[in-house]
Amino acid sequence: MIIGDVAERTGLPAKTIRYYEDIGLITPLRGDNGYRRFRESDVHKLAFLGRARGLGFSIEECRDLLALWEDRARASADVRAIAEEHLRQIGVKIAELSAMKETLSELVHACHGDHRPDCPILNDLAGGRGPLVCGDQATSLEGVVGFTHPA
Amino acid sequence: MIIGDVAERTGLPAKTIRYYEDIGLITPLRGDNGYRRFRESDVHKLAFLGRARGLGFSIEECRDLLALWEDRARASADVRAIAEEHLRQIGVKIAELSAMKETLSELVHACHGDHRPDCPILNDLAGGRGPLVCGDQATSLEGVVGFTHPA
DNA sequence: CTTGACCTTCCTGTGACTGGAAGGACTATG
DNA sequence: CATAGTCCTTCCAGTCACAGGAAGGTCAAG
Repeated sequence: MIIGDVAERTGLPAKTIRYYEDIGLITPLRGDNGYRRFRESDVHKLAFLGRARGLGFSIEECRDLLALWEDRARASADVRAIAEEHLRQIGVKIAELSAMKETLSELVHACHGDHRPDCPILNDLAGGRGPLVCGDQATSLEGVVGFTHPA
Repeated sequence: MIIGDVAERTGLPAKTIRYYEDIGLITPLRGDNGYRRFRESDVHKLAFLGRARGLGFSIEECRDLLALWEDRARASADVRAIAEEHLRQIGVKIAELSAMKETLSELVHACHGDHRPDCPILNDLAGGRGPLVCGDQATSLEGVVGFTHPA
């Protein structure tokens, strides 16, 4: 089975499959022509990775999960610990996004959205003051959540 | 005002401020010693950027918002359009994360999480099949031992 | 004069790929 | 057999929004 077939079967782009080999998640064989030759076990690993990535697990988490998957003697607690930590991170992100949504939603609602220049959204971003009306101020960005932006 | 003061006042790291100059979001002056010299207007722009980034706007969205902020004749509708689009994207992201959370939460609850190896989480990621009980083997024995984790 | 804190530029690395160029391999057709 | 087209290979660069660090200049205090 060559990479194109595997891509079709797993739904993963060929580029991604090569990348997963690069970083050591899979180790397909090679044919005499230099083409990668995938066993069924490789395809299953890739399908596993596709699902885990689809649930938002990072590559490193996937690596751990894959190792646990291959370890017949693993404790399910180890798997659950990874999943719970990931679940917690998802919760944090949802909370951050919800806070953003709330604030932004209020601002959008307050903005009449017509041809006139007055805009509560910009006023808020400017710190509650009008545009370019520069006086002294002590900015308070202390409370801003350090949000890592999604892809 | 030099970069350290600005960093303290805005809460933005000096690295970030330099980066914002690099990509043309701000254009501070320069002193005789080569140090950046920030006007109040620069500080206000940076505070604006900090808040906009805190609400999850991308750099390019920030660039647009900044341009609108400086345009006294802008229509508030233009600002609202950007905000609404961003709001929509946030909603999509929240929906995706919520779906992940839901699925993962079910799996975590189904997993007893003890020393035993049986794990619904891995079973699900494996596609409903058990671990490594995948049918065939390679026609060649070469590489069967495979799958060594690189550093 | 030395120390140490600050500033400068430049280069590299991050995560998880994606796009593209250059070139070899395979398949089908004339 | 030649050729066209599609697949495969490797390698390099780019993405986004910075962060880390090296090498070196500047400034105020002791």
